[in-house]
Amino acid sequence: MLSERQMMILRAVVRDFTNTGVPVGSKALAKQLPIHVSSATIRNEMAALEELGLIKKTHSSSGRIPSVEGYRYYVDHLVKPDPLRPNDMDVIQSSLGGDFHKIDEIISQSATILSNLTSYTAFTLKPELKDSRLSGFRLVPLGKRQVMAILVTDSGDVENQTFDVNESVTGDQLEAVVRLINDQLVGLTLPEVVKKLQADIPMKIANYLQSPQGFLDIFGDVLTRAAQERFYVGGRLNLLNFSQDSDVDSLKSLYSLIDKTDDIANVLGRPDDKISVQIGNEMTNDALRNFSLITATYDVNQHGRGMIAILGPTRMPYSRMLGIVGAFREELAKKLLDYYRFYDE
Amino acid sequence: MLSERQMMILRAVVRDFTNTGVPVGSKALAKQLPIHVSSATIRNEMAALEELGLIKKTHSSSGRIPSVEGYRYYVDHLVKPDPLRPNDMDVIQSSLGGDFHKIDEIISQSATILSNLTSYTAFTLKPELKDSRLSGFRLVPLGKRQVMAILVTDSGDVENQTFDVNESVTGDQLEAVVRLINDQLVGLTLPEVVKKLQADIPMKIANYLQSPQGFLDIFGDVLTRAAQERFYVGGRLNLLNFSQDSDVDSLKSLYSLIDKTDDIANVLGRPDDKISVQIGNEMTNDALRNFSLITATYDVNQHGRGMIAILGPTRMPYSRMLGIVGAFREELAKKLLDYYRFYDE
DNA sequence: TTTTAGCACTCAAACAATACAAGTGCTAAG
DNA sequence: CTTAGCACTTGTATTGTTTGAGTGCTAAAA
Repeated sequence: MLSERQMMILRAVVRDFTNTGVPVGSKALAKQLPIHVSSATIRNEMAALEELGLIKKTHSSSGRIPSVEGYRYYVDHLVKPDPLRPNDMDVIQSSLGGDFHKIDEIISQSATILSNLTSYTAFTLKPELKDSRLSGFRLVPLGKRQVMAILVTDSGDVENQTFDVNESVTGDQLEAVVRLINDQLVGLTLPEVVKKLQADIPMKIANYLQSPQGFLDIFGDVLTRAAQERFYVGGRLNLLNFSQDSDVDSLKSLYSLIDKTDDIANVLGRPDDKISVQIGNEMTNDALRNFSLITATYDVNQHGRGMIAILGPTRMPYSRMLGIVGAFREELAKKLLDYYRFYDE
Repeated sequence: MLSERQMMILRAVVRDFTNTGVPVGSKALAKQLPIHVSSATIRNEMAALEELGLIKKTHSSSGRIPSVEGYRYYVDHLVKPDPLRPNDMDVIQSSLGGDFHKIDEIISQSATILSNLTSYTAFTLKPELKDSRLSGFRLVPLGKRQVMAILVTDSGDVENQTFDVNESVTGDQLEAVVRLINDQLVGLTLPEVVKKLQADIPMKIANYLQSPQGFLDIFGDVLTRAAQERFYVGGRLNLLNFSQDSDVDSLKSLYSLIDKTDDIANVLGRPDDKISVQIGNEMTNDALRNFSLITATYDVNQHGRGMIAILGPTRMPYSRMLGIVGAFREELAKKLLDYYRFYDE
């Protein structure tokens, strides 16, 4: 259990260090703190905090910087989200103010806004209806040899893909295939569809197409794309700002990470009401060692819940970031509710 | 006009420097060259080459490196494309060997292959039928409130977009709009379509929809996407390898550049039979100062011509790269001809 | 018991001095 | 025209020095 004064010092160390990036020493603290004590006293307290593992030195005679545990304590007990700057609120409202014709535009735009506000990298995920089901499948002939496959789920996700077919395939055959899919698979959850697709569907399709494999590839492809949650990413390039000592390899693995849907889903975790902060190596992924991730859900009632997140250096101004994330999730939820209200009835 | 010996020296300087990255001095050259002359002689020749602006020193007593003009001379007169390594040919053939269901897959895969072979960044552009025309437009209702707009051009490009509509819009209205578009716009070139879209179409559509703006936005959006050439990019991350002194700003502008279709189209230029090399500041764009770009067209007869390109450091092994690009464009053309042959009749 | 002044000590960063290696241009002789 | 020889230039690496910020510890003051 920390004393009041220790808390005050820890808070000041984190604040100072996240602002300046320079290890903070006892004298600077003594000058800055509201209480009047000498630097020697501060030193004693800092030694105690170091003993507890909350702060550490970069070398034997340097000032202190927070350890991961120190950030953790700060985030859990000491920080208070900053109120949003008026200007930031203007940015949010004007960027979300326009007319949108699809959910995805709003969500994708949100990632951009968040990255602009923070100058970090932002992720957004649209509201998810869990266990979404296949609600429709179409094959639309587009020309002599092109066909578009469209798959719709009951959560409103649409995936499509065009492909070329041999002219020997007739419209009747295509229709038969569509009918088969719709009869057999509509209403099932996507994992169930995948299962059936590996089991009895191929044989049935073989009745209508000589070489069903090509078609099955396409359908499977569209299906897996639909089954994946898709994150939007904003401010990718901002990661470059924090590549300390220009370590190309870790940058590369970082970028590979954020472009792999599965991996990033893993890191972000599941929706959960709180705003949560993961710091440095609290995330198992090694590429994220020097980063922190703030995730939050937003709630659009019966339309489900989505997520937003920002990824920045461990040394980020948490109070400001928490303020931004907190405010943004509310604005986004409002916007989406407006949107649904307009299109739903 | 250079003497034989000067050419030999220039060639050796470029070879050596592109291999090692170290400025090359007279002694090293004397040892390496097939003729037997002393380093002093080489020095005299190098002084002459420097006088001509083909090579330069990094500081007053350093070895020489090629200037942009030196690379230019080398590329124009001295280089001979390396024959492809057997292993590289295997990579190409196996990567292009699979079954593809659309042109874009082949082209996109090509960018990946090229970037793997070279460990640089690669661009590919599919064969273009110039002046492509609008050949069809569809609106496909997907559910209660979702509609997909699909636009097809006679060059086989397909663009689509889903959007949400208010339920007050009826299927009849949509059909009327589709008929209008197809009657008035099909057969025109895309620029003509754009023009008409700004002129008389909005009024006509207003007969069927109360608020045509939303629809016009969507259509316009899909249209401009279709009108743009779309490049595929492979090996984006490889750019990180050449960010000398980790200059974050120039990296950022580089990445912004390659993600802007218009800009990159500008840099790559127009199709042209030769394999062409642009070196360093021969490209007007400042972000490319330390890069070279090798572009080539490939030709698929009546199906038009496309482009491939690789972007790497000015200091790249040109002979090997020219070999790869030359071989790859042939393999790609073959693959595409096969593809068209299969799907065309 | 807590706080504080004082002091010796540590370390990174900046700077200067030095030596070294690689390379150059120039001159004079072959 | 070529070459050996030599004085000269410059980047790099190494080493030592100084400076300043910061620390821990001790002993006295509160």
